[in-house]
Amino acid sequence: MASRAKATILDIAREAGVSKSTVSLVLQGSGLIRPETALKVRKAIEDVGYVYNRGAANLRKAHSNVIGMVINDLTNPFFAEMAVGMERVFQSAGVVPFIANTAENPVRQEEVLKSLMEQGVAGLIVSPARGTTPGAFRRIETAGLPIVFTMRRLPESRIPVIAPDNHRGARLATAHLIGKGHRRLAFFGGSSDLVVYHERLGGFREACEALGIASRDTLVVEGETSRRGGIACLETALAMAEPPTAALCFNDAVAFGVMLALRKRGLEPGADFAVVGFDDVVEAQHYMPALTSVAVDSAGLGERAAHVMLKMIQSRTTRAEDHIGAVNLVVRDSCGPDRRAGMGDAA
Amino acid sequence: MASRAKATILDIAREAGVSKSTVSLVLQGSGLIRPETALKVRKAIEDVGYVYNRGAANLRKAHSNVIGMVINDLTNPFFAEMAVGMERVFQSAGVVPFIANTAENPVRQEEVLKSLMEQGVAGLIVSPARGTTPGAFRRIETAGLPIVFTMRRLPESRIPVIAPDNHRGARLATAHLIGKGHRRLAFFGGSSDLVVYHERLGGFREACEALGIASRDTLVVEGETSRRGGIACLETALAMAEPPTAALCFNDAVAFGVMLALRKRGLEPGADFAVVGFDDVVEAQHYMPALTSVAVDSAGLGERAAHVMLKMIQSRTTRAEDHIGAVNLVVRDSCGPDRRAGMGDAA
DNA sequence: CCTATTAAATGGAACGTTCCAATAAATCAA
DNA sequence: TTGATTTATTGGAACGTTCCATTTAATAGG
Repeated sequence: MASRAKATILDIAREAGVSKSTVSLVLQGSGLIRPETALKVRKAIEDVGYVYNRGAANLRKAHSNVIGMVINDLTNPFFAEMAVGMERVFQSAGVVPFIANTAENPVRQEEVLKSLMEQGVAGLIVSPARGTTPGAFRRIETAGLPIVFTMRRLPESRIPVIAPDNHRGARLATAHLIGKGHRRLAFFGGSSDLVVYHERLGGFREACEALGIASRDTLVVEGETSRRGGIACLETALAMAEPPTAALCFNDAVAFGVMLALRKRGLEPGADFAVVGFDDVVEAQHYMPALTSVAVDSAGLGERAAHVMLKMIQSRTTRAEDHIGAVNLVVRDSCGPDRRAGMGDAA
Repeated sequence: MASRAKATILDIAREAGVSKSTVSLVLQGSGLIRPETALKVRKAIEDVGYVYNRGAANLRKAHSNVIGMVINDLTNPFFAEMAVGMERVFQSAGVVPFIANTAENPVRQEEVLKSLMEQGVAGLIVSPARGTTPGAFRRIETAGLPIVFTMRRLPESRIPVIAPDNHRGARLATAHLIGKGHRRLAFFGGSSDLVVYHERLGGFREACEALGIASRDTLVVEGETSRRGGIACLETALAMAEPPTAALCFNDAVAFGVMLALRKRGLEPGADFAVVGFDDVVEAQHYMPALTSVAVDSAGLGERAAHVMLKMIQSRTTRAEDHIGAVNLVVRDSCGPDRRAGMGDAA
């Protein structure tokens, strides 16, 4: 059934008693070959255990059917959710996405991008690693390969971005906290080398300003975007002379860390200290207490990014509009009852 | 800087005033070329914006440096952790892993495997989707491509498997519950079309038998391996005449669901009903209450799988030993205090 | 029956690399 | 100086496809 050396279309041709061109045509589902011939060929393909060599084909055809998906942190469930959204649309377009993880490491990212390009992908969807240098994508751009960024953008780049409305989300969340009666607010986690950070922090600041919170009553603590980072942020904040009573966290992971640290201190999240997260990962609703968070529709963003990519490939362009996804605040228990009256607003 | 059509080694050769062979040699880092020539070539490579065409190269070379990693559920943090372990060892071996998600869908799995093979991967690490037919990997095997299974095995297959000691883990956990004084035990989640399920259930049964729990005092409820499945399992169990007082769950996701459902019923996990999970994902220790779970060292298993794969590729064989990873029970709060005395054992 | 048209199948060149065998240049032994 | 050896470089064939131009076979029109 399986000859040692791998079979090629010539082997199939010999087996089926036709020419290699005919086999090639069958492989591409051309309508030019007689159905009976096609059948004979297909049988031969099965018999010799043929596997198509896309590398050889691409040598002539140029366009492959794989697109690369480069993700900065696979362990963040947020990205997994986004990936699932993308896969849904790619699948129905006959495109196969290959995922590669950079683990937030620009060097690794470089390697991964190189490998993907060498492999001849048709396009790249990237959530850039922190600390990516501005020139990191120059090569890919000049090669004319379509790229779209998701979630994160690079400072000066002209590459299209698919991301949630970070500014608005942060503003909403902050206003909600202020509406609950909090007067000393903190922004926890993230670091200023991320554009997203500035967007979210900007929304936070804007809401404070608009609603009459003096900037000396706000506290900004940078930190890792992980549970650990959240724990550290809370420690820092509580060590202050007049600590905040509520915090907007850079993302849900940070928020989980903050809640953990509160508990460890004997404080109850929600009652003693309000916390709200960002991203609304699935865990958020299952936590104790359930986490109030800014929902960004990760799967939807993934789908959108995939669509944009398909369109770019199809129209062989390297330009596309940015897409800023709608966000909405999902109010749960982690920001507690009103400080004055009762009743929480629904999302 | 970038000519429109993509540059080939011939363009480089022309630019540098050498032959294509020389360029090829430089590309491979051969020591045969004079350093100054190499430098000149490298400059030309930069100038023309060259990107290596691995497809063309593989046409002659046979072995590529990418291996495919096929995962049944990317949203399960467990697999992400495993993936990270693999990446660590592959990176230092100069191998790039491409990850593809099958979303537990055998048809999708088929497509993904096909695509990966066509792409000319050097090997495949697979956690098979539920419902994978026994013959699904025949093609790949006869093609002589190395495969290793992780976590799951197929009923009759000779493909090497890297997995935790499910039987022992379940036995340990069950014995722990019995040691705490529980007499009516349940096994929650999973379904019998998974080999893992039988292994874990087997361990559960063996412990019960060995420690004098009659099988009429045990309850087995199949269900989805997710939070939702866990919720359903608990509902079913509590509807019984003499409900169990403790449960071993198929995995942590199920356990989280069970704890959630307990809370919803006004029962306190740990105090009113003991639950232990399986896998020990990072969330386990952060839950309220913290989840007792069987730690399987996912990253370690990933590393192991990667090592086995590298060895198979290197020795061009398609056979390898199975590896059963050590497990250990991490006791936390979700299985409560002893029903008789106090004091929990440390992990 | 011959020619024009359509349908089906085919040979050969090209794609971008690697690698072998061959050449050219430099160095060494005598 | 000559031949042998080493060091650098090179042309050409091969890898497995696709696609164009061509051939062959079948069908239709008159």
